Parts: sequence; C-alpha cells; structure tokens
Amino acid sequence: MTCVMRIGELARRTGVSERSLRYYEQEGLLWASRTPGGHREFTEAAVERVRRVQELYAAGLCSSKIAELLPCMRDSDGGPSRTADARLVEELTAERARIDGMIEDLRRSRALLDAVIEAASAPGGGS
Amino acid sequence: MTCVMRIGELARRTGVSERSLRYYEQEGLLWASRTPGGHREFTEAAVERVRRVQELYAAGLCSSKIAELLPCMRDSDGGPSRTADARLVEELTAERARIDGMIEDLRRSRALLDAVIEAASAPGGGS
DNA sequence: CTAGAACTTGACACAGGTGTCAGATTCAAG
DNA sequence: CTTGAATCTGACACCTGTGTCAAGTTCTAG
Repeated sequence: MTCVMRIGELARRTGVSERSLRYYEQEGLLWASRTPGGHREFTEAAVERVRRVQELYAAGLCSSKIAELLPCMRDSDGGPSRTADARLVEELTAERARIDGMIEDLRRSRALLDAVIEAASAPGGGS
Repeated sequence: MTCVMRIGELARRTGVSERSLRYYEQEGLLWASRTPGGHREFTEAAVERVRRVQELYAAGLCSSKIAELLPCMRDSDGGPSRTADARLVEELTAERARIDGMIEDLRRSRALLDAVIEAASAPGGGS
C-alpha cells in the first residue's frame, strides 16, 4: 500500500495539478511533511482532503473559509474534529444559505436551458 | 408608466451596477437605443432580461454562451424566440449536465456544512 | 442661459484559483 | 558518481465580471 506519496502521485490520483496542490498547502488547506531535501510527503488522507477542498471551492467558498472549516470535519486527517465556535457557525450558516440560493438559481437556469433545448427538439418548434 | 428608461433607473430597478449594464450591452446581452446625444434608452423588457442574465451568470455560463442563448428564449424582448441549432443544442446540453453536476456538488457541500453546524450546536459535541 | 445631475467612453485594478516558465535542487536508478 | 526524472521556489499572466476614477458631454430643472 501507498502510505506516503509525493506531489506527483497525489496530483495524478486526484486529478488536481501540482500547482494547485502547492497552493492548497500554502493556503493551509493541506499539510505535508518534508523529506530532508524539502520534498513534500503526503499521507493517504490527503487524497480525500483534496477532493473535499475541490468540492468546497466549487461551492464558492474561499480558501480562508475552507481553512477554518476543514479542522471541524470528520475524516479530514484523522485528527479529532474540532468544534466550530459561535462566529464560525454563524459564517457557515450564512454560507449554507448562500449555497441554498445558488442551488435555487441553478435550478432556474437549468429549467431555462431545458426549455430551449426542448423547443429545438420539439416537432412544431422551428422553421 | 415607464416605457423607456435610462441606465440609472435600470440599475436601480435591477440592483445591477451601471458598469455591469454597460458591460452587458457591450457583450451583446442587452440592447439599448440611443438618444440623439448618445445616452442609452432601455425598454421595460430590459429589466426581465437583466435578471435572466444574472441568473445565467450565476449558473456559470459565460457571456458568449448567454448571448447565444438569449435569443432562443421566450419573453426575452418580445421578439419571436429563435430556435437553437444543433450545435447550440449540443453545447447547451453539455452546460445542463455541468449544472446538474454543480447542483450535486453543492448538495454535498451543503451537507458538509450542515454536519459541522449541527455538531457545534449538538449537546454532546464540543468541549 | 446656467448649474448640477446624469450619462458617456476609456482605462486601470482587483479577486483568486490556476497555467506556465525558469533555474536550482533532490531523488532514485544504474 | 552520473544521469534523468521529479520536485523545489518564485514570478508573471490569464480569465472575466465588476469597482472605480477621470475628463468630457448631455440632459433637465430653474
């Protein structure tokens, strides 16, 4: 089994560029020990973690929010998940509301696309 | 009634900045006639249109896609909605799939936030 | 006519995650 | 040791919708 891996393998396994992985580490979203020579060494848990980070990025959270959020999650790196304090809970609640709004909006846009696509495929639609 | 309006009013009524409205026009998402002096004049339909554009932007479509899409929609500006050609339908179908994936991802992220928020509010959770 | 509000164009900057390049260093295999 | 692949750091650029500033023009009320 692969207990430890370097950035190339992590990139390959997650589909995320090395550049991005270094950025994640810089932003505190990812932790890597170093070889004596300075090369990063990631644990198996990093794979899961990177996926989560990508998910949260896609949900519109910025690096700093994700950085606060991650340690409060289970399975992030096996550590005991911290509990969010009041301020963070408030912020996360706001984010959640934003996400809900986003989903709502996406549904509308999806319906819109649907209508156009259907109109184009419908028999009586076009020319 | 307000049959025609200038950019300031449209901005006020849609909550979109004048800057953005000018950009929309530049990108072909919005059409405005001009006064002899060169000031833009928008019709009532522009309000609805701007809202749609915002929606689609939020759904991650870029200007050019929106520009192609708009004329194929009902109520866009009262004109007879054009029918999307095969290429556009294909692109829109891809966008729709992307949006579906996005919604799925948002749901996951939402659940994640939910768990953290709940853990912080739960009695046995923290310190 | 005049003053001031509203509008015009053009340009520059930002956010923020990512691509990419350059030059130096490390690692692993022979 | 040598060599080539992998990694390191740092810097610059991009995208794209939006904010903002500047200087000039138009509109409208008095």
